Amino acid sequence: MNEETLEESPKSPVPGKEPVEEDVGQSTEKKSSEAENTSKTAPAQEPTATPDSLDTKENPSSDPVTDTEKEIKEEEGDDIRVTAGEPPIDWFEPLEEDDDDADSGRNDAEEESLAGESERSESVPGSEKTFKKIYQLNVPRRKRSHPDEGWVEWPILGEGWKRKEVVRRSGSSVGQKDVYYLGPRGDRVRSRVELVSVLEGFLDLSTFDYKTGKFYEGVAHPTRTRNRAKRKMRERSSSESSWVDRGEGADTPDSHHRLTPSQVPKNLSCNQTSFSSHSTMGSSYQAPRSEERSSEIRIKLPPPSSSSKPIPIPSINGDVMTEDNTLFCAKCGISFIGTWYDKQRKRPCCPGCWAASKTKEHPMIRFRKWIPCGQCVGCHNNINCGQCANCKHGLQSPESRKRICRKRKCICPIRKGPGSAGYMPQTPYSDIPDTFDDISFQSEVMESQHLSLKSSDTENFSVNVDVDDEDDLSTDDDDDWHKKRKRRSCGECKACLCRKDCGTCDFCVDKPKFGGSNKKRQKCRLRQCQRQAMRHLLPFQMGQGDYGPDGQMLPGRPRPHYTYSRKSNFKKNRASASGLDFSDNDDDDLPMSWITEPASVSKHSYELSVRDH
DNA sequence: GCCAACGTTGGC
DNA sequence: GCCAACGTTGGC
Repeated sequence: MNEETLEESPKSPVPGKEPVEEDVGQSTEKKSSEAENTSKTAPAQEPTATPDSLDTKENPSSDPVTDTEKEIKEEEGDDIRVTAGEPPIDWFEPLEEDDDDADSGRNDAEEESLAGESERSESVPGSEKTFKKIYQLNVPRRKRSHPDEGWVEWPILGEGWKRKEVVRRSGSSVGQKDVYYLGPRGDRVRSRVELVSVLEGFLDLSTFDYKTGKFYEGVAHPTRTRNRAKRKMRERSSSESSWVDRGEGADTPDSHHRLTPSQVPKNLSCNQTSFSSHSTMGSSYQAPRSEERSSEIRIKLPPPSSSSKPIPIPSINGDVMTEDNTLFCAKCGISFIGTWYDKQRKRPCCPGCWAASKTKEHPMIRFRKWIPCGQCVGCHNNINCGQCANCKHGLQSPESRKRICRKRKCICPIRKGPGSAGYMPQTPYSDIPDTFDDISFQSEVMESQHLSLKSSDTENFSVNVDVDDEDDLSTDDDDDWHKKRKRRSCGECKACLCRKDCGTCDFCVDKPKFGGSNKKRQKCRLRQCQRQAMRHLLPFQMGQGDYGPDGQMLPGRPRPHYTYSRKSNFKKNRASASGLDFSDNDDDDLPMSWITEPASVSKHSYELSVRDH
């Protein structure tokens, strides 16, 4: 039936030919009334939606049909009741109906709030519950609830094109407007680049303004440049080392809300900021990297006061500081030197409050001291490799802080503090053996990974932030991987190291670059970390349990149990047992379901699979 | 419990 | 700003 309907689309009037506003308005209103009728007359129709039908609906190619369908319905009148033997129109339209129901009568100016509504249903906690309950009366499934909501015909790009604006309702970029386009063949476009690729050969978009959806008249499209220097700052500030002075990247959106940009002078001398900051931080905080001290362009962030003249402030180590690199903690009010900001990087936050807030707000992030275990390969290695970055750095800059050779670095340090046993760092990328066949090393690392990641539940899966006691135990790599979202990748296995998508797995096929609709948004299956990726994301155990046919535990993490809305017994038990205690003790009651052995057999076969690919 | 979907975020 | 993909959710 769907196919039949689909086949009709080419013969049908092309929506794009209609006057845009009129078309949108008509179809919207019509659908609205349809929604009412449908919901009133045949409420039980919705559950008849089958995955197949949904797929068909999801199929990009069905979008034009939707419009066609609307027009047909318009011709037929408002009675949309479904009769036996006819295509269940409900399955086709329910969400659009719902969406449009909500959308009914709205004009373009209201697109934003409309889009916001759909987002709010997901991202605003608290009141959203009520909202959802009401909303769900008409929206049976999220996946059908709003993907097609808010689209406006956009004939400027050609017949059948639609455009949608979405305003972000949460996150650091709240208020930002995103623009999407939907092609007549269902191409969902999220960026100008995608749009260009889709319309390549059909339309010259050199003068097209993606945001406004209009073409310039003889005005060159503004060119963009990337600011690579941003990286360091962002990584630091967004993760553990937010106290590190900001580089050129300070002109990010975040920094704009932070402090008046015009007041942000650059080029503070390295000494001034870095060393005083260091001393101010005290030994319990992660020390800045020497490279950062010496090479980064630092920004003096002005204090909240409007004082224009820097006031000398003695720092702990006796250096004379000026007020212009002194901040006042937005939480406790104390002044401090450096550039610590709160989690959102909007307000100054002293190191103490910063650490405290991290403990409160990021219970999964634990600060531990790093103590070599004395037993692992790294600890037993007494010879500097001379090849790693740390060795090279030491050779190049012997005067600067020395770092231990990466090959000598403990890969399974003991952590100070409660519940520290068994926690290990992940090994930096550069510590990975050059060949994937270095099984002994791999196994050791893998075992350590399994120990460190011994959780079957994402909620129990903590990110360990190691606080070095000794300078020579830290490396840039430690920072690097902490900064990244590493919960799903070890960064070491073949899959992690693979940078090329296979282009054939379902996740690849879903990618816009492979012509997909970007619904799954997952990394290529063959690039999913064999150790830490969710098991269901891995290539060959889709749909399987924890163990393979040989009884070996399969690689990858089991699916986590998110229990925000549906509390599992496990979660309840944990919650009741530990209360709101975010202490490290929860290490002890972590399920061991995926520790066991490194699953060498499965691992090996997995590696073979990846390699073969 | 599994899965598809997608909001969100980090890196570039 | 764009893109990749992570983390979480709702629906089944």
